Amino acid sequence: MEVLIVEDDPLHRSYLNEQVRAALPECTAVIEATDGLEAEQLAREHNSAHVVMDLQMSKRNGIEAARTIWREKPDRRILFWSNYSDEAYVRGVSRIVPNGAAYGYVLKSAADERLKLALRSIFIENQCVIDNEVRGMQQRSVTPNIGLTEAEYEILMDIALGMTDRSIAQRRHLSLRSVQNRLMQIYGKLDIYQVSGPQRDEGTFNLRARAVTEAILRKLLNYGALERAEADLKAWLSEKG
Amino acid sequence: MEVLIVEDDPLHRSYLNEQVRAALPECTAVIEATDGLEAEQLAREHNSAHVVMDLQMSKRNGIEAARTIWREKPDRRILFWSNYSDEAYVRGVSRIVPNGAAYGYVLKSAADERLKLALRSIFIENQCVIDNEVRGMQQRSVTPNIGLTEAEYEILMDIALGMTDRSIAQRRHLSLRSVQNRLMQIYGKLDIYQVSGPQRDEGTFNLRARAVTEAILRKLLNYGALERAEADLKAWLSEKG
DNA sequence: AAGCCAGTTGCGAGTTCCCGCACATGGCAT
DNA sequence: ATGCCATGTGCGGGAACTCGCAACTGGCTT
Repeated sequence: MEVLIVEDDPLHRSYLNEQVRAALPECTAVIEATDGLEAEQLAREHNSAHVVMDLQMSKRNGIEAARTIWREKPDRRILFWSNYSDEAYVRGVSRIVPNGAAYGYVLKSAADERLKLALRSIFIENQCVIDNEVRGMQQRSVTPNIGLTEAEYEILMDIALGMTDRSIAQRRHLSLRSVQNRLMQIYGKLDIYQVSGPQRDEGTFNLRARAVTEAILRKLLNYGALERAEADLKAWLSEKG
Repeated sequence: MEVLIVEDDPLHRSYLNEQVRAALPECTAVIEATDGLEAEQLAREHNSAHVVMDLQMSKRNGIEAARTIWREKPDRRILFWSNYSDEAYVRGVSRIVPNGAAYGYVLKSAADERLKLALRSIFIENQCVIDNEVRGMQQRSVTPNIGLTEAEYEILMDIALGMTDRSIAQRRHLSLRSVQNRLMQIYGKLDIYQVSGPQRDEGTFNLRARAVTEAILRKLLNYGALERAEADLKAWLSEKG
């Protein structure tokens, strides 16, 4: 068995290496990559290797790397090892994991034992392991009237990218009015109205821009998510002509 | 001499501890804090301690912590040790450093030797040490017609927070029209126009929202900066009634 | 079949935003 | 003093945004 470690921080990388070797004595080789791009390359070369990787990396982040790795070989097992349980990450991961694939999500703050256990569960037992904290977040995010639906999340990204209502309508195949309805729902769920409620300052906030900030402050959106969305948008723009 | 280490990642913290002891044999005590809040407390207790800290922390980030530490004792020496050289960080730091205070900014990717040298330069020689990469960024950011002026940066934050032109005008003591002028300059410097230029898609972008995304993608803005700006805004709102 | 509900769409009004044009103000050099 | 340039301001119009009201769809129950 081979394991591919993807992590840009040298200290964390060597720690991971150590833990992998300790937890998986049956492992014959440990390969290391320092960013997502390198990871994609090495994953191609080591076709049967399992992967454990960080989400936040410079050159190509963990989600993008995982997407291409899974696209080429959907049964590969990947353990995500991240600092945070931001909704942006969790949504990002769960929207790319192939049907039936085994994967894991463990926080860096977890104890050594937890990491080792997760490594064995996923790579040996072929079982999903999601950190409690992450699962809790995921649960909350799908609660009706609180969490955003996938459709709403999509629109949220679009306004975060700075698209107009009209271009969003075009991109998502909706009427202008429907886009605006979705926006109002997003504003409601994000409590944008309430902020200007108590005061007499009905006019202090631009709802559209405020929604984006609110989403970022709540970690629904983050740099990586925007980066990905921007790439998708560019692709769509160019194929539209 | 005492040194206060502030760093939330355990691996990095112990590494820092090691490096400090090696670089500064004259150091009598090394104190450790795991977040900004704890740092402020410990800094008060150890009144003569120098500080070396990370910028990105959960409870209170490095910039906020540094701001209160310096407010209480402006001649304290602080070495910032960060993963990134984002413009948001650099601007954040340089706007809080007291006149004439000695400080440093070293990237985590720097070699051990560089870190040790910086520690000695700042804490012993009382000299500023700014990483080359950081200085380069700083240089670019003040170049006219490319970097944003402090005034423009301020307005950029305001629209990122979702304020309307009118409330910005009120907050910054400008006329509505002046705010809009500033916005146009910001759009220009951020190349917002050019994006929609080549295509016939004159109407695909909402300039205001687009400017925020562009700023985030360029790392002019990040989570920490928004968080701080949001706190400032709340303070302003409440004192306005 | 009748009724209900969520999601979609059109219309219209009031507001905000983007920005060209024109004018005032205030350093700063000639 | 004169001219220049950067910045602040007012006016006005076209576009975009927010959103109440109303009608229409398709899927669901009773």
